[in-house]
Amino acid sequence: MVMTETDWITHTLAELQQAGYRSGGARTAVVEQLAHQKCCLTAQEIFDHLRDAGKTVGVASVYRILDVLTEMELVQRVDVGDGVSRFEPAYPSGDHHHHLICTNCGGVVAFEDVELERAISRLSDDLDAVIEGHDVVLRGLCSSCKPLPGT
Amino acid sequence: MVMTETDWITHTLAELQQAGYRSGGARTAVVEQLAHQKCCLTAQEIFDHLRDAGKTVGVASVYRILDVLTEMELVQRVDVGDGVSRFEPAYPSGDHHHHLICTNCGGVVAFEDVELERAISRLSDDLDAVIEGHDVVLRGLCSSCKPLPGT
DNA sequence: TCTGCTTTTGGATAGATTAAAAATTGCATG
DNA sequence: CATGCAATTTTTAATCTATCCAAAAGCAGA
Repeated sequence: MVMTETDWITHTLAELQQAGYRSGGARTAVVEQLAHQKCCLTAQEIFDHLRDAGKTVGVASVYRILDVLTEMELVQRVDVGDGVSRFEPAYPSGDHHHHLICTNCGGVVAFEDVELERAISRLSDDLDAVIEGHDVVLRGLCSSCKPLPGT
Repeated sequence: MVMTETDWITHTLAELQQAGYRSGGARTAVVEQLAHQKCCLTAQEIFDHLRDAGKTVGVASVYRILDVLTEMELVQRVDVGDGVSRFEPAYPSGDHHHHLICTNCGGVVAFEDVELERAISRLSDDLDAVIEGHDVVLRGLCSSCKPLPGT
């Protein structure tokens, strides 16, 4: 199933309402902004874009909303390690993925791996814990920055 | 091989020197403080402890030094997600582990898993990348906070 | 030991993020 | 459509972290 930008906005706003949240201007604005630029967005970037678009939304609101969305797994937080968190829409259809941060070019590469997920879910037994979520961040050289074989 | 606190201090300072770093008072003080309290330490905690001990070390130095140590993989940064980074000594003897953050009590549980590591190292092929390091953070309920079976 | 050069350090400073309090707005009800 | 309550938002201030710069300290050679 392919979900369009508009679908994601609708879906996200619906989820929020279902969770008991009211529809506030700031929240809608942030959700729309997130949908427009699928790539990893900084909280600050979202704030700037919104202001350029004429919508006055407090910085704190952006952060708070992103926090709620992350909590509900409607967006995914990508922590590159440069001290700034990035956020991107999370599409529901099992689109669970992680990221590789290139230590050379700073790029972010998304990937998913069944083995990895399996290993993690198996851990809940070993640890005698209830695992609710997980994050995996790899650091290294992406395919572009990787030294050529034989060089 | 078991490495004591003192060993770790010696080892770490040696590594630093070998990497071309000079021996400064601040750096030594931070390393010693880290060794003393093995558990996850906040940068602020380190700073406070040092000042209580009479050593005047600038906050900036603490952060700078922690950054260097993390870069050299002599300490491990533990990001609980509460906005504050914690640091703990990394012992070289394959003591590679990750953390489960309890969403209820906020506790940190360390664990290691061969399957997980294997899955990750396999990924370097699939991704056509050179993986230099990785972090895994699980979020959930630790064994103490986990609801009793049948309740 | 003295000198010169480089690294290290500490304070000030700026940016990112969060928390708390005050003001505003949305929603249900009459 | 007005009203009241509660959620939402903004403002403000605090905290965490990284960077800049001048001063101090370490290291090598004379």
